[in-house]
Amino acid sequence: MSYDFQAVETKWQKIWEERRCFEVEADPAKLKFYCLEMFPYPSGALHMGHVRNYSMGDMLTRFLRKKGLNVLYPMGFDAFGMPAENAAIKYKTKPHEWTWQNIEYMTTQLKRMGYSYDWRRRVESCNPNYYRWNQWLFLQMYKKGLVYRKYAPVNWCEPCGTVLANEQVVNGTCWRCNTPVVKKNLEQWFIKITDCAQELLDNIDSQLTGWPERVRIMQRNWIGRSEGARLSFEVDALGCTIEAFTTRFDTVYGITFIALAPEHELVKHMLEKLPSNQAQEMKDFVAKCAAQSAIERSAVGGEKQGFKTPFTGAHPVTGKPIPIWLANYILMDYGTGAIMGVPAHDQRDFEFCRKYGIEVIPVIQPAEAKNPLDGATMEAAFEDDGISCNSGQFDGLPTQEAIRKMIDWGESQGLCKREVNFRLRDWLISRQRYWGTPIPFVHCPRCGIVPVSEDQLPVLLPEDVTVTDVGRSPLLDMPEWLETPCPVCGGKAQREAETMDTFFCSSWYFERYCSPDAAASPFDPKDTNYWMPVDQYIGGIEHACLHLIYARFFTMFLSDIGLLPKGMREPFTNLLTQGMVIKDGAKMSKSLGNTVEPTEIVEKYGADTVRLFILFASPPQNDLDWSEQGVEGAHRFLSRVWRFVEENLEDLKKHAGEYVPMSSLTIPAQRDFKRKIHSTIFAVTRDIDEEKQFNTAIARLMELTNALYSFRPSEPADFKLRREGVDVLLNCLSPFSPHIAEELWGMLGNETLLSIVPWPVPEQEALAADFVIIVAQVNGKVRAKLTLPSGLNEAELRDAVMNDAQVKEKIAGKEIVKVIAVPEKLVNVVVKG
RNA sequence: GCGAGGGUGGCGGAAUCGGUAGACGCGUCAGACUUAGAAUCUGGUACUUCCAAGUGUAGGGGUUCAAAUCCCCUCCCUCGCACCA
Repeated sequence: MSYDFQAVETKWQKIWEERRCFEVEADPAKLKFYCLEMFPYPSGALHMGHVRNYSMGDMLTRFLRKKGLNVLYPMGFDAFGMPAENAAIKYKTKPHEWTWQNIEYMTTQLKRMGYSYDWRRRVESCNPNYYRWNQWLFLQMYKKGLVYRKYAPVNWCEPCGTVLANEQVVNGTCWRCNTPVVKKNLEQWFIKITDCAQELLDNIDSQLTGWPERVRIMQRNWIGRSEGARLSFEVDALGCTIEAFTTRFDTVYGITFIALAPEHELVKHMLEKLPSNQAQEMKDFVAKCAAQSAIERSAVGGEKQGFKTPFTGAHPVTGKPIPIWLANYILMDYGTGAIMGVPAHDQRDFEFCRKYGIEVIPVIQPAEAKNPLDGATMEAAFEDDGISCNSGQFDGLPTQEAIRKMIDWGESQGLCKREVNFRLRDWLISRQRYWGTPIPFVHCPRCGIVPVSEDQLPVLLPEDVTVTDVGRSPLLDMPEWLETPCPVCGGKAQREAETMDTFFCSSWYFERYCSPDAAASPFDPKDTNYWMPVDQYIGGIEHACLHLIYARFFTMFLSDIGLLPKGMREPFTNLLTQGMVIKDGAKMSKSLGNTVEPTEIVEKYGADTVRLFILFASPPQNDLDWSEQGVEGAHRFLSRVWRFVEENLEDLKKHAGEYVPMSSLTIPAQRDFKRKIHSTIFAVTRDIDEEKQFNTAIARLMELTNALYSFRPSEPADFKLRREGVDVLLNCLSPFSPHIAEELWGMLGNETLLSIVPWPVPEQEALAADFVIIVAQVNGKVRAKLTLPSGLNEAELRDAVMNDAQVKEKIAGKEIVKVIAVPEKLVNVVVKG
């Protein structure tokens, strides 16, 4: 009987399902482990990136289950989003139908891979029983004051026909379609994630120690905390003040201009005060800036453009009038949208001033300067620390001290106020799309924008729609859905037709997995108290500043409103970010046409082979080069395992359970083989559990297989040992390639499923070596290798090596300076002459 | 520019504490089996070299009995951030 992987795999998948092997329940008597993978978008079919992600999770899950943990391992679908709308147009179907078809198909694909999910817990975010809780949670946030509407310049992607959150703008382009985003002034829904900015930052250090350093740094930068002060300039002509934030209050004496973002609200007031020709010029400038793309506006070294207004503001300390400019490099959405311009100590301000001939006044001198800085001749801003000058009573202070003392003084004089600013912005949550969670609000001409009452949830998304034109939500053309009585006054009102960012759905799906059927709340705290937090999360690095920030915010919110325990502030204890799957030097992607379809490769080699290859070819974090030859290698290995068991089946069956302890083995070959078996257990366990280095774990199984083939049994103990070796091999192989392991295990006459057989524990005595190879070095160069009994002390080692013929020859006639002996490892003889 | 992580055979990658560099696999070469092929098996495979020996972990320097590993300098690659005041 040859290795018929198709038959074997379908057989065991059916048995596991029938026997409900992977269904779990919360059980406080058992130690839990929650293994989570980023759930896929149901795009139509699994890709190799999914296969890699889920093969890691399943291997880990199967391993931990065998180690006796109660493991929650669920799967679901992140089912709302744009592609469904595009597909609906292309294939003349409905987003709802297309999505559900894909969900069902991809579920069969996942099952075909043999992943051990508890399928009863499948969650689909487009299912009303899920998204109703999106709406409910949104209302809870609203009640907490975390939801607000704001008219603001927002990121707009034209092809997607919708706004984007800051996190979804990558290098000035849309994260999904790479089109440069433009700014549009719109009134939009926001969630105040900035309320948690400090905690999101603090917890990175205190709680996210199980995350890759890379992701922690990315989040730290994204949140971007800076400490400084806010100061204001009186603008008499307008009867108001301009506020600005600075981290360098020590440079106030160097202010030579004030600059506002072209979108600054004061611009309106200025226009009103200006004669029409001047006003027109200013409007033109503002329009020009608005037309610049985000990339042009925000590129370092990009051309700085300004417009000098006829207004001035009073210097907060000296009272001198300072000219007010509009400048394209001032960002409206950071700080106050206005800055104090200090060209001598800020490179951007410097470039601006040189271009427009504004004065440059140094107020800091480098500590060991030969020639002091001169505002007229300096060629670049001096941004380092130095010694204050031209700063009145603060002259002579080093920068850090100057910052502290000047802010202290400024605060005491009422000139400034300490302030912390974050780069993180509030989360723009609304989307002008159809296929998403309807935002549960109603626009009433009398009562304004009012929430739908909770007992009216869910606000169902109509499923029977025709999407005709990307860019206009069909909801807008459905009066029967749109028109609704106002929840407050009962009068005629209209539903909010915008939907939620799909990242809202993915911010709490892992809690829903804990109680997928909860009907009275998003999840049952009884379940989440047991299962949460997630012990191991696995997914792509691309979510470092998207999903992984939103989900953290949600957890803090859920904890605040008491759905999660007070102390549970972080959802993911350990994070593994897997590398990409590469083929022909580039990431596998449809657009490059270099994809390999999992289904095809599974048909050709089997799921066990694909899983094994994908875990063996590269360490988890690295990119993985797809190689069909590598897949064949993995297949060859599994066939070798199969053949070994099959060819020796009758004999192996005779020795079930007859393990011989190390203590009763005397023949060196037996002792070596026994040691190989147990050191394999030891190393594989450590590689998976501690090192998360699955490729080397597999290498060790290959070594054990090679050892099984070269071990030639002759006497009874040999045969017993061989059976033990096979048992260990199959047991350790089963998390990686579970079907073949299960089949061979059954062929050996076992009744119990290997999937639930405990993971082997190495026999301590079988790990210790009888003999070790001692390297004999002369002056650090290897001259001989001696096989010596294990456990020799330094003196014994030294004697053994010094008496070795080869060593003797090498050191003959030379003066011995020193001999270093490292037990169990080496002896180095240092000689002179 | 700033920040992080890297650079080891033809390739993917091994190498717990500083202690045999190249585990395991791919590829490749030679042989066995075969009418032939496929499959399988055996052996070789860092470089120079007949051997002996020497040289080798991006390059240069240092610490050490001993360095892929620690320190300094240089080069290169990948990733992230990038007018954040």
